[in-house]
Amino acid sequence: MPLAHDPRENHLLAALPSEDYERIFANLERIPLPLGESLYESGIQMSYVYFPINSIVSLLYVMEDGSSAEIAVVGNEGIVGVSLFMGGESTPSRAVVQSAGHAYRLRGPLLKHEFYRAGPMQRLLLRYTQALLTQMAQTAVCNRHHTLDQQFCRWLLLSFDRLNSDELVMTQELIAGMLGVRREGVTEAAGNVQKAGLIKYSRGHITILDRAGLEKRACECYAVVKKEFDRLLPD
Amino acid sequence: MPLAHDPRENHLLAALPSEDYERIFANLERIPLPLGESLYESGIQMSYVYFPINSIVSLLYVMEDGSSAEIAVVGNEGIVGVSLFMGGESTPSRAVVQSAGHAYRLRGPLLKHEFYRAGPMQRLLLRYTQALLTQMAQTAVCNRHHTLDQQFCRWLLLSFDRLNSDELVMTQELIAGMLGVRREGVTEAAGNVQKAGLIKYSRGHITILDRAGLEKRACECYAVVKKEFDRLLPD
DNA sequence: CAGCCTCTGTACGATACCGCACACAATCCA
DNA sequence: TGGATTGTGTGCGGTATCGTACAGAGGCTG
Repeated sequence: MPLAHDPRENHLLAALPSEDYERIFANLERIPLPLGESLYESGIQMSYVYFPINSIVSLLYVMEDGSSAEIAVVGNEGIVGVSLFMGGESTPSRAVVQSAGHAYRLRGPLLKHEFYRAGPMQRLLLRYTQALLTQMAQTAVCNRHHTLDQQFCRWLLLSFDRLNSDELVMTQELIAGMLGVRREGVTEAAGNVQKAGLIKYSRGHITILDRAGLEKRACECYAVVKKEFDRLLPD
Repeated sequence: MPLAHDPRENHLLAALPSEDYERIFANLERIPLPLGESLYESGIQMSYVYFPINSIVSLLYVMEDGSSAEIAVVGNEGIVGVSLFMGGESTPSRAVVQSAGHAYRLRGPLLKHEFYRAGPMQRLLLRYTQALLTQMAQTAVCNRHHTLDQQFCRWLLLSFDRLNSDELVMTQELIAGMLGVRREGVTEAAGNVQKAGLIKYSRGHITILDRAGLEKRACECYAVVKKEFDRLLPD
C-alpha cells in the first residue's frame, strides 16, 4: 500500500541532502490536519513541529476581547513551530489549520537535536525563519496602509500559492477572522473581486479565474513576500 | 582616557560568558549613531551588525508611494542585522536611527563565524530573534485593531524602555512616519495623552510623567511584547 | 418535500482616520 | 531685533471600515 503523500512534498524536507533526510525519515509521522484544528496555543510549550504537505496553517493572534488577526501563513514551503529551535519553546500566538490536509510531524527534541548538528537542516530552518520574519513585517505594513480589497487579494494569492489546486474551501466568516475584519467587509471585497471576474465565490468555495488580475489588484506586499521567499528558499 | 561607554551596556554582549566576549572584544568598534542615519537599506547586503548602547534604531518599511511603517524597534537589549546570521544577508526593510547615541558594530563575517561556533552567542542571538518575531507579530495585530491613541502609548513605552532617560527627543512628524499615520493624527494623540497628564510634550521633547498611566492607556500589545522579551532574554 | 441551518448580500448611521489648508508659536540666525 | 524656519494646533469635508440588523439563498436532513 503506497503512501498517498511523500514527506518530500514539503519543500524544506525535499531540500535536505539524502544523508540528513534519512536520519530523520523514520521519525516523521504522517498525520491529518482537519480544518480548524489548533497545532499550538499561545504560551503553551510545543511538543512537535509540523511540515505541511497539502494543508495550510495560519499563525494568528487572538486578543483579550476575542478579535483576531493572522500574522503569517505556512504551507508546504515551511514548518510550523519555529520557536522550538529558536529557543523559546512557545509563542504568544496560535497555529490553526486554515485548509485541511496532511502534514508530517517530528518530536521537538528530535528536531532540536538535528538543528544543533549545525548542518543543512539548520541553514534551511534559519533561512525559512527569515522568510517568515519578512512575511510578518509585510503583514504589519499591509494592515496599516492597504485597503481591504487589496489585502483580500494578497491573502488569496498567499493561500493559493500554498495549495496545489485552483479551489480553496473557506467561508467568508473564516477569512474575516484571518484578516481581522468584519464578515460583511469580506462579503464586499469578495463581491468586488468577483465582479471584476478574478474569482468565483460560492458558499465557501473560492475558485481562482485570473491570477494575473489578482496580482495586479493586490498591493505590493504580496510581491515583496513572494520574492523574498523565492530568494531565501530552495526551488 | 576612559571610554564613555562599555560594550557590555548592550544586554546581549553583557550576557556572553567572558571567554566568548573576549574573543570578539577587540573587533567591536564603537561608533556614533546620529539621528536619521540609515544602518542598512532594503535589499542591500549588510556588512555589519550593530549592538546599540544608548541609541534606538527603528526597523521600518518604506512603500513604493513613499509612505512608511515601523516594523520593530531595537535598543540596547538587541542587535540590528539579524538577517546576517539568519542567512539572507539582506531584508526588504530599512534600519534608521530614531534616537541618537552610540553602538558597537562588528563585521558580518566575524559575527557569522562566532554564530557558527554554536555556542552561547548563537543561543542568545536566536532567542533575541524570536523576541523580534513577537514584536513584529504584535505590531501587525496592533496596526489592525487598536486606536492611534493606544498605539502612540505603546510606541512611547517601547521607546522609553530602550532609553535610560525620561526624556525622548522626537518630533511628531517623525513619530507619524514610524506609526505610519498623519502628523496631525499624532498631534491629536499626543494632545490627548498630555491632557491626561501622562506626558509633557514640547517641540520635539517628550517627557514621561506617569508611566503606569501610559501602560494603562496602551493596548495589551505592549505588555505582551515586554513579557516575551523578559521571558526570552537574560536580565 | 418541508424545514432548518449555514452562508452570503444589503442597508444605515457611527466613527476613526485621511488629505488639505492654514494659523500660530517657538527657536534660530542674520 | 526682525525675519525665516521649524514644529504644533485646529478645522472641515471625504472615505473606509465598523456595529448592527435583517433578508434571501443554497444545501442538508428528516
